Amino acid sequence: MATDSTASGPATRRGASQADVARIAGVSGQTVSRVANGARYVDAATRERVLSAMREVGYRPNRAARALRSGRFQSIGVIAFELSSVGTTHTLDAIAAAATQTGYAINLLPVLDATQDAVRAAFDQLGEQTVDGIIILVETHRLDGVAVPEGLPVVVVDSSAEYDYPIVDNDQALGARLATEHLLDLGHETVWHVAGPELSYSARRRRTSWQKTLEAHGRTVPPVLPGDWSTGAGYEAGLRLADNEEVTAVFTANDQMALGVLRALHERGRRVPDDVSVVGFDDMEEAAYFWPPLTTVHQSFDEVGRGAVDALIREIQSGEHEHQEALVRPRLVVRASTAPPRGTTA
Amino acid sequence: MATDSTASGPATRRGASQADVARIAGVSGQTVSRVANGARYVDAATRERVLSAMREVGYRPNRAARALRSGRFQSIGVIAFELSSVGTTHTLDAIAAAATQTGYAINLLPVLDATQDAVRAAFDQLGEQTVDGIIILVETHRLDGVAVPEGLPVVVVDSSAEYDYPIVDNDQALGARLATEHLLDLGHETVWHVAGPELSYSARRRRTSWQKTLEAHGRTVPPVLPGDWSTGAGYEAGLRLADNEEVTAVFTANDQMALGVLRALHERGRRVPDDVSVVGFDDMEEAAYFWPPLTTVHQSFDEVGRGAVDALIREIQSGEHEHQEALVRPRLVVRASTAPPRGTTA
DNA sequence: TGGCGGCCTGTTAACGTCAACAGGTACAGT
DNA sequence: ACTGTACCTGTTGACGTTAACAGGCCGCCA
Repeated sequence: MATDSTASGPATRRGASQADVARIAGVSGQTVSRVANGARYVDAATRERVLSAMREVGYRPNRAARALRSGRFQSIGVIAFELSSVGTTHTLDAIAAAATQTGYAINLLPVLDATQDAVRAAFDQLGEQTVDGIIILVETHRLDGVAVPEGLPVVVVDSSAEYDYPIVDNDQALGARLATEHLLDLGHETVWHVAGPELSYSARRRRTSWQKTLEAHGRTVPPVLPGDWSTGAGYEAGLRLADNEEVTAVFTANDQMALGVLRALHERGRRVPDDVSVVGFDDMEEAAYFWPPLTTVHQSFDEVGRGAVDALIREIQSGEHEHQEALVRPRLVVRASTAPPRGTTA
Repeated sequence: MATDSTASGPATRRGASQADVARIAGVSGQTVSRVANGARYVDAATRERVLSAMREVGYRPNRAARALRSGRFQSIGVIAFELSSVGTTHTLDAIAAAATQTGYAINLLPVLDATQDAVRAAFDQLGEQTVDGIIILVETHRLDGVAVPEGLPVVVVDSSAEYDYPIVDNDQALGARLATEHLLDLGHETVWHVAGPELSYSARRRRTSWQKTLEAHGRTVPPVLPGDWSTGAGYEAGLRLADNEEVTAVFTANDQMALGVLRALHERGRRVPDDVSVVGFDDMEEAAYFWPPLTTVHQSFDEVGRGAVDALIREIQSGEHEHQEALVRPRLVVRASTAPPRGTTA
């Protein structure tokens, strides 16, 4: 920041301004503005003249000036942590696409570490003064206690019921139920579960839904194997499962951990799906090429991303604070990692 | 855009302005500006007064106004396509981190489809008027013919020599050489290659480097198996390799395709690494848990991201157009998917 | 002693846009 | 003929910031 400008003046090549267009079209700047913003009450001929002048000089409204004047930025902030996770990435992709199509820019606010200070800093630095609204792509437990600027529209992508913002997410509970019931339907006595991190709401939802499904079917609920989304954690859990002869069916809270489970089972000589069936969650691109191809729960991150943008823009434009939950239905993709337990005639 | 605003006026709650701070501190607005921008020649006592006034009212400079006045945005545009690919994601993550730490915001400009019109549209909509410089994360062949606004600093993350911009990237050629030589060192006669898409520069570099390495060692160069980065393509290639008894060593242009190759080899009953050795490229998180754990080339996307941001900011601040290539050295990570060919005493 | 350069601060005028207001004209309804 | 309403356009000023300039003070050197 300690730049004592050698570069002087508003040096940057500036494009044509409203005034330039106005001069060429022989109208006032205000009329150019009206055309640019599609206001009512502009004579068709005038509009044509203005448009052609715009084209002539390659006019594009100056976003900074517009923002300064109107307080609107046509920009959405996305707070994200760990871009590298499968879900976050795909959702961000969809958000970016949807926003762009609606004429909004995307401002990425990365949260460098998980501390709340970091989140606050992200806000402080760019938040309020730059965006019209915010999509929170961070698991919300990380945000506990962080004040989102009052009055700024916010949409959360995380199925936590504990926030007063609109929520868009995949229906974690439904997904977990589909996975669990699939295994039960195949004839397995019960289903073991490798869970996501304790603090993650989505992990929690998957776990409780798995548990409830088992209970609803009158099955015993085996102890949960803890995990943290990582392939390594899946591997650890897999080793423990492999050594337990009773285990015939496993539901893993995401695909990456499922990969670890598969590897552990291979290592221990337990065949999939002959000895053990495995179901994942996410349907990442590679899942179809795991060994064996993974039966998993497909989440439509696209829909979630688009939904989040839509909800946010609605709120920005209406100025009204909604609090609704939009859950996107996942679907089960059956591949080769699941089968009836041994000694069953399917 | 055809919003005829029911929402009226600069409604948005605005924070404290420079003028507010100035009033409290008993100085002129200009002095506040000087403090905010770390200019020289501010008396220590005055600076302290201003800073405390800033804290008192929670002042944060209005970025829009600053941009309007100075033509600088403190913001970097990142043009990206296919966020979901391993490399792009990690690099974007690193870019975002580096930019944030330097006080720059990140403007994501997603390219929805691969057409050049889409890229142009991304620019037109938000590009020039919003950012001080651009990092191109798209494989540049997609950009052929698209005019990047003259005078806007640009850094390309793609090892193509055909552009006149600074380039930061992993050293693809070195990586491919490491992979190939590793297999030769193990005693394999030659190495087969599953390539990335024809149009991708990085894929091309990996391929030619593989070829040159073989030639340098006086080995025959087997025909290239075409691929497109996807696990599916790797699987197809893997099936063909599996049927060829001569194949004992494969270098795959990325890990995802390597996964497909592994699966094909398993299916055909060819054991890895006993019958066939496989090396990947990327070192994605899951690679260590493939079956068997994948020997691969580790790329430091972190370093690339940080390097790109540094180079861009240098150019923004100096105003000078550099054209240098910064290559980050990858390293080989040896795991369990490679071994000496059968009938060798290693 | 005068002059010069380094330090510190304030005043002024824009940057490009749009909301608010202030006209207008044209036409329908009374 | 008068009023009201829909349509169309222009003028003014302000959003919050900083570049350019102007001016002051102080100490040092010739």
